[in-house]
Amino acid sequence: MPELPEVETVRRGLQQSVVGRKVLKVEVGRERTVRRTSREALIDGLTGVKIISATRRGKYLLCDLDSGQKLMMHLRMSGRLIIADPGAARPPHTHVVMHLANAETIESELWFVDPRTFGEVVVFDPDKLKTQMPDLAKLGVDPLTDEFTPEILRELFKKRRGNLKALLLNQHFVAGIGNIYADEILHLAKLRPDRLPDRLNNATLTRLHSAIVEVLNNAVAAGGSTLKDTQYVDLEGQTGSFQDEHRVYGRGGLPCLSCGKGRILMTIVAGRTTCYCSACQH
DNA sequence: AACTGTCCCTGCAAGC
DNA sequence: TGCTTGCAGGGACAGT
Repeated sequence: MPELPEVETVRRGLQQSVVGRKVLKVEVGRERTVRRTSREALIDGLTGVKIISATRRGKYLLCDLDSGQKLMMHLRMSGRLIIADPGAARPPHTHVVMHLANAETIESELWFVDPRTFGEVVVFDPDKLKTQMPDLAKLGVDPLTDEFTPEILRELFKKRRGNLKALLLNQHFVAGIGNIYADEILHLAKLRPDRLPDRLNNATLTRLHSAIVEVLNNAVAAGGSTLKDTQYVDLEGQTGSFQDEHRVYGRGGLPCLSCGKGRILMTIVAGRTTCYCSACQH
């Protein structure tokens, strides 16, 4: 399921294959995907418009349009963006299709495919960010920007009461971490997911900060994680390889790859399946 | 204000 | 084999 590294991989694909292209035509299949506005609003907002950038905030993909509006795409649980040849056979659950052109002839199609339909696509007015996109406006710091420092992390911890796993999953706190990377980060930082943040000393806080940056950067470098039960692929249909580097996620009951002493426990923390080492995480 | 639990939806796997 | 059940999970929302 797409978290920051997968979304960043998709963003890089958009940069390559979509930025600079003009949208000549838009098809919206299932209306649920455009539920924030409407089928008409998406078609009106994109038709004849050029895509001039591809950026990311947490798990949100954002494109500047030459109309002055912005395109937001969120993959949520099962969304995929695929670049395809015009007229190519579409997979089931292809809910939005944008026909893209370099000049005046259509040269590719961008498909938004999403079996579980949690994902969404919307064109919005950046001046109305707070009212139209309150979730986006409230996002916390993106951990792959210079803004994200151990000091910021310390400040954020001051006003929080939940456990470390809940905090990492909270998008208002740090944006982009989901269940897989929360577990991997806490394991690398040697911290128990149910531990409370109030008594972390500076060294521990720095360790957690480094683990967040390291795990996410390594996962981006590997093109994200493709799991057995998900169909995450990048824009070109390629799988990621970070799943081969997972040390705790999906390894419940197996020995710890890091300390060799503990076994990986699988429990529920913050309402989510959580894997951590019984020996090396404190 | 900040936290917890429930819901949305589909595909897949396990169990009968 | 073929059904049912449970699980996966990001974020909105309601309730505390």
